[in-house]
Amino acid sequence: MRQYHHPDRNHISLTGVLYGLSDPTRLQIVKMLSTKPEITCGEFCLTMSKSTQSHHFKVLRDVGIMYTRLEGTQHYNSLRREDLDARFPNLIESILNSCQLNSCDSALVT
Amino acid sequence: MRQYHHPDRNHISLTGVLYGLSDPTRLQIVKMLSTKPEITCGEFCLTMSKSTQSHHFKVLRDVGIMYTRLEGTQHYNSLRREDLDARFPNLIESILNSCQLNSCDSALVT
DNA sequence: TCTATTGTTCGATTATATGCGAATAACCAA
DNA sequence: TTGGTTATTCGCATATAATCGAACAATAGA
Repeated sequence: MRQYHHPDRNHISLTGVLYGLSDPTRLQIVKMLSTKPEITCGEFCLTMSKSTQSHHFKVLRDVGIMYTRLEGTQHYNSLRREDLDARFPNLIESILNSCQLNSCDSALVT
Repeated sequence: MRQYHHPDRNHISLTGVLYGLSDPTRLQIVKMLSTKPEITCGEFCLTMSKSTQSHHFKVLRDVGIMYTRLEGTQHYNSLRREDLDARFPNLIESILNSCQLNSCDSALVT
């Protein structure tokens, strides 16, 4: 069984989270994650290669933004909303709001 | 007279701002900027070389976070709080709050 | 005009990041 | 056990970022 490293809540850093969200593709992923409890990797329908998508998923996991649960061949991803809100109150909310207001890049999905 | 490029409010991007703040040094600079109306480059008392400091100042100007006003040999820097708040409501506030809560890197200043 | 101060820009180096195709791993179903 | 699905990891190429010392520019003051 494959295992992922998800950092403990206390080890999520502000600069790490900001870095994670500073890439348009990753911001788009997080935006989608905020609309549903869980999304599998394939359901994001991103336009780039699979390996590049995996790279971005890994970054989001490593900085503590995303949690990935394994079930069969599918990987269910979720936003670590509670952990992020506990550590950085209102941060994710304000970013998602700004994202909505200014319409994020939609050329990244099919 | 030297001139800087400060992007128009409408051209400040969310990913650009997040990128600007994803570096510990730049986050520290912005944290300081939030405490005073203006700060000259030297007053930040950063531990790295002058050229590296200038690089970070340039990044902060380019992404629209910082405004630099020239007066004599001094450069007065300020946080573009109004522009940022207008474009991304509560974003800067929540970042600065998180920064306070989790004590940002203080090895960056003397 | 000479010199000190303030801060930037240049050129180079080193380190990170992004991106892809190919190979791999885990699982399921026939 | 064979093949299909889902997603990651590896190896590599290219692009971007961080850092420094040295040179430069603008100004202020003696």
